[in-house]
Amino acid sequence: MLDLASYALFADLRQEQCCQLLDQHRVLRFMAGRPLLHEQDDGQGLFLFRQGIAKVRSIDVEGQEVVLSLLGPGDLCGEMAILQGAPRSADVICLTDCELVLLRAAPFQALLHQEPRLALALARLEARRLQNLNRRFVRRESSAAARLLQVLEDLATRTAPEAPPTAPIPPLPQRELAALSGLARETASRTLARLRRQGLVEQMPGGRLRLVNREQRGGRV
Amino acid sequence: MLDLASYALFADLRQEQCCQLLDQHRVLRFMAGRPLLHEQDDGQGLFLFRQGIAKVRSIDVEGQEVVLSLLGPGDLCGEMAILQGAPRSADVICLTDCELVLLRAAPFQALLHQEPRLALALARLEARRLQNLNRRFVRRESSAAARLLQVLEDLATRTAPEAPPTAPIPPLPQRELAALSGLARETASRTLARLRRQGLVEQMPGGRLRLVNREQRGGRV
DNA sequence: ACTCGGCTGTGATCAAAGTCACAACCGGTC
DNA sequence: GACCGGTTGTGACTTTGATCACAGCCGAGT
Repeated sequence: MLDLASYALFADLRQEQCCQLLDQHRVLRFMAGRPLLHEQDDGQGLFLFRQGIAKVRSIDVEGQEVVLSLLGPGDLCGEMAILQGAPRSADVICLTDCELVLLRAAPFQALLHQEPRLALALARLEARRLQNLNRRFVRRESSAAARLLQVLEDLATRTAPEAPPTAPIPPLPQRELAALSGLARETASRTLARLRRQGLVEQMPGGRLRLVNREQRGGRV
Repeated sequence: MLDLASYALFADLRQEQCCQLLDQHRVLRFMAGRPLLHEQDDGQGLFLFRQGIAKVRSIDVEGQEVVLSLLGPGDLCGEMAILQGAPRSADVICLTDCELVLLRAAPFQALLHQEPRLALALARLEARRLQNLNRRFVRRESSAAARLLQVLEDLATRTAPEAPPTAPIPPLPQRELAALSGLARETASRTLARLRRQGLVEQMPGGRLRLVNREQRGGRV
């Protein structure tokens, strides 16, 4: 039996309610680069991440990709569409190979209406996302280096929620790192080179990057 | 008796539940420039806007103000602290004179736990905020002009939710407009001048600004 | 009427990052 | 091994908006 307990959203539910949610669930696998949800898509369902990381992104008026957030094990997505009955507001694209569980919308919706603890947990989840985005918004103003470091830290903690932010990061092309931090590819390359020279980031075998926690980096840069 | 029906959050509640919420409520007035909530503040309560607009802002590492969102009639704030039991995550500062209703946290919290419709409405509210911020995030990348126009439109609709985005905007100093759009004051001034020359914005008596809807502006910058 | 403080407009300069261009490289595959 | 596409590093130049500086203005207070 699949285990929902590792998802904060379902922590307060009784065993039997979890079963209800798991009715007709499916386990899905996507390869890196695959879109998980499409903007405009109106298929509904709740996606629970078990493995891998993905980006939530939208396309701006000039056709540029803007990355809104990252998702990793323990996260979920698709709840917005269910909540609002509206079509998707953004795309979700896998950055690495992903494994996730798809719950059907109907039982989730039903349970939302009869179990305040679930609805409340969902409200808390959304609030937390909002705060994360707020923080991101604040950092957005700062230098290329700060933005890149922020992204690397985010990648590390999303990949392994319990590990320290110095955990190694899955190998992503610079193009992707640049998109995640909202920089030009060349800028990301140069900045990364500088961070390596400064010893803030190190290259691991297989091209993996790792943040170096030199004296907690003192909030520098 | 105060009327909660104009707040989407409470639309599904029964009369008697509203009364419960209104127990010991207070009506507060703040002058433009006054802080409504302080970051770190841990006093709790739910603030409902009746009049005026305010900005939600945070201060970044370099001491720069970053404006996260605007609040106006029909909006509310303070729900994050109640939801998470955490201290405030941002400041809220009045841009114009404001009138609002302060509900006590306790009855709200109690009702959240027993009325799924309320908890669900709150989740929806947070989701909507998230989407708004997402949109903001996307625009953030664009030019000074686009950002400023965005802010003006936002101000217009927050001031008068039902009015078109071409409604006149309360007179704010350029310093404020600049902060709202994340620009330097001088850049805001120059950009505004250009927009006026292009006929996209017009000056009304009393220094009020108004967006001009020339052929829906065709999404133009 | 005078002054003083905050607001506004605008020029000059500067810095950061975007853009363009290209060379080197790496990992497949034929 | 030769070729190819996608990736990486880096130099040269451009663009945008921030910063500095200052002058004119308006309104409040004395």
